Amino acid sequence: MTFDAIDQKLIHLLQRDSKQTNKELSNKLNLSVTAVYERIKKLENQGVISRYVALVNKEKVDKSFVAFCHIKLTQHAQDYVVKFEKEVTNLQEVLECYHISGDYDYLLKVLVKDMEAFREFMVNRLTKINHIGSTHSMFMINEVKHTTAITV
Amino acid sequence: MTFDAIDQKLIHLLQRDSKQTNKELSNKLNLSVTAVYERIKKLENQGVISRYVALVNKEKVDKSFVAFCHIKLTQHAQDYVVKFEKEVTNLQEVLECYHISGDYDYLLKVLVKDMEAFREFMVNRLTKINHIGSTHSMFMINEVKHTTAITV
DNA sequence: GGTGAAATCCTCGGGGG
DNA sequence: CCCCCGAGGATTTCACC
Repeated sequence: MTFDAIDQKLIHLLQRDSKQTNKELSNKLNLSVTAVYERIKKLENQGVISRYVALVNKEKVDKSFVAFCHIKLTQHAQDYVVKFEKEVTNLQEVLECYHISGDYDYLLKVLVKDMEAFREFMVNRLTKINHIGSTHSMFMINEVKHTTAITV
Repeated sequence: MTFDAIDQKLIHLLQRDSKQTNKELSNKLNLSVTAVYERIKKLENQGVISRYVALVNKEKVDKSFVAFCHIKLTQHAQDYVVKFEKEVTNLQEVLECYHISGDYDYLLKVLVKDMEAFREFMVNRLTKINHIGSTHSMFMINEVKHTTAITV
């Protein structure tokens, strides 16, 4: 899959603001509205653009506490791993979960209201999942950068 | 700031698919198109919905390697910190950067093509920044969960 | 890749509970 | 305050060049 300079710029623009009209995009790209339309449809059909979403300001919905949890499983049999991953996926507080290399098996990004809510999450939700060996949590002090945009 | 059941469902829907028409949303919410329109505008004006973006499939743009880098600074004087944060923000490979508690100062999420590109990034880009003491990298083996949607 | 037109949608004034 | 209707103007979408 290959992208010319126009596609790259189009992807760049849509990753920053997907609400622009094709007309606005056509001006920025020096193309006709239809050409923009067809390029976007192509990117969507190719799966390059997977979806369009609204981003919510977490502070405005009273979710200001971010924690990163390292997790090590006690056992690594296939069915334990599958079960753990399924249950973690079902936790709404867990925004991201990665199987990673290193001393721990998983890295989770957890979003809750405050420290008290995090304590509650750890005690009543996360550690209710079986086969969790050890955990190690770090708290976010400040979000320096957070983008969903990939440079192509 | 408070959200009724309709707002919550609306936020939920827009975080999953922001390309739905107000008509589609009005059906799902049992409201008129205008009511949906006004609720969305209110959420935008309040800053609850901060923006609309297109999400790109990283594999499709040949960026399949994700690494998490812990970084410790050698010094923590205000101007060193500010400078580090500024330079890290300017690195396109760094999608996320958090100032965190614990043994390290920062946690970075880095996206590149492959291990070789990551090595290149570490040697020629990241460690070119001054005042970096130690780093510790973990590689993503599998992305179990990754959502931009917050439950309100 | 462009043009033009139909279908659809966004947007807002006006009005009701 | 929140909702609905209706209409004008903008936008998306597609057949055709």
